[in-house]
Amino acid sequence: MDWELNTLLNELKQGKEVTNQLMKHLHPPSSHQTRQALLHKILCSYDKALSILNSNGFLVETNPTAAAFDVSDKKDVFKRRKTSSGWTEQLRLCSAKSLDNPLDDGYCWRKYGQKAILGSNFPRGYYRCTHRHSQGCLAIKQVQRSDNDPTNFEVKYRGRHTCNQASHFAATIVPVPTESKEKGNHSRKRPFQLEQKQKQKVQHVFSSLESGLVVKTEDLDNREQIFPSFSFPVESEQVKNGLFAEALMENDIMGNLSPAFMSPATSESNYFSVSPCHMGSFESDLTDIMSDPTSVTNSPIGDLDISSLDKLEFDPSFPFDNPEFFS
DNA sequence: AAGATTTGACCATT
DNA sequence: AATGGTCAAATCTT
Repeated sequence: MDWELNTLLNELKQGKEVTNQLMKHLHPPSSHQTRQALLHKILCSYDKALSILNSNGFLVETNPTAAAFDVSDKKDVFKRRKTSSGWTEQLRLCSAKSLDNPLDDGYCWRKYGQKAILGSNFPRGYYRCTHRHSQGCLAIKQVQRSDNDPTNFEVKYRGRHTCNQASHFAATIVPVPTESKEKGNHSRKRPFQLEQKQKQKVQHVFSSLESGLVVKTEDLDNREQIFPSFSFPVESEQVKNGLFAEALMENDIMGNLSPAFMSPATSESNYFSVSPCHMGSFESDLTDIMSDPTSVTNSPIGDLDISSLDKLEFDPSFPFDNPEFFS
């Protein structure tokens, strides 16, 4: 627990520090290699920090490749709260337009049900971790399109991933989405070879996007808006047309990217995938602490805004040892 | 053929 | 009885 917090803070601090160094190198501009090395270092730090958050239940989403270009639109919202059952629950609003798809958060989910919900225009989808049986992972999530804004999805997460999805994230290439399978077209060319599951996933993303762009917005309850997530929207049409130029270019610029940055989940969904080495490694209640309104600011940690990182400080007086915060 | 999704049935809770 | 969550057979996709 302490170790995780320290690591998290250290990584964030280091990210900030290295970014400052980079800033100096930009005035006047230094060698390309130097900048590249610094960028890589920054990204690794954020990678680790975010992985820690992820491993504790935060599905911190981002599109690292787009981050450098657009950090303005932070539509997506995370809220975490405790359920009466004591389960941790993550509530998330996300915009379909931001390519941030509720069906794709970097994890592999398997749909096991769908139910019409009273008073809701859209059915609620029930998903559980694909590795439920193979690895006994009990993580589940519910996805429901917002009534008021069908471009938004409300996603509830329950349970933590105890599975190791490392293999899922590893050794994949930036995918190019294919046609929606729900539309019955499966014959699009794919410039890149994708793993089977990835192809399905990509299709899913875009089928949802297509079907998602129908009505308009709602906000759940702002009171508990705790953790605005990373959101680096990419025009869905762009992506659908396979225009990954920016992403590819960015990858090129970055050169040596961390595994997470190479993950398909990242590039196709704006999610910051979890580093394999951290998957399911932590069983602390960091996320619960983080989700408590008293323990975290509303600063979006995901916009890579250095100044906002300053606000991401744990309250030193926060009663981490107080059992009541974990009950 | 294997794995994922769909969807009506079933179950638990209120 | 109504509602939400899960199961599981049928179906679909690859």
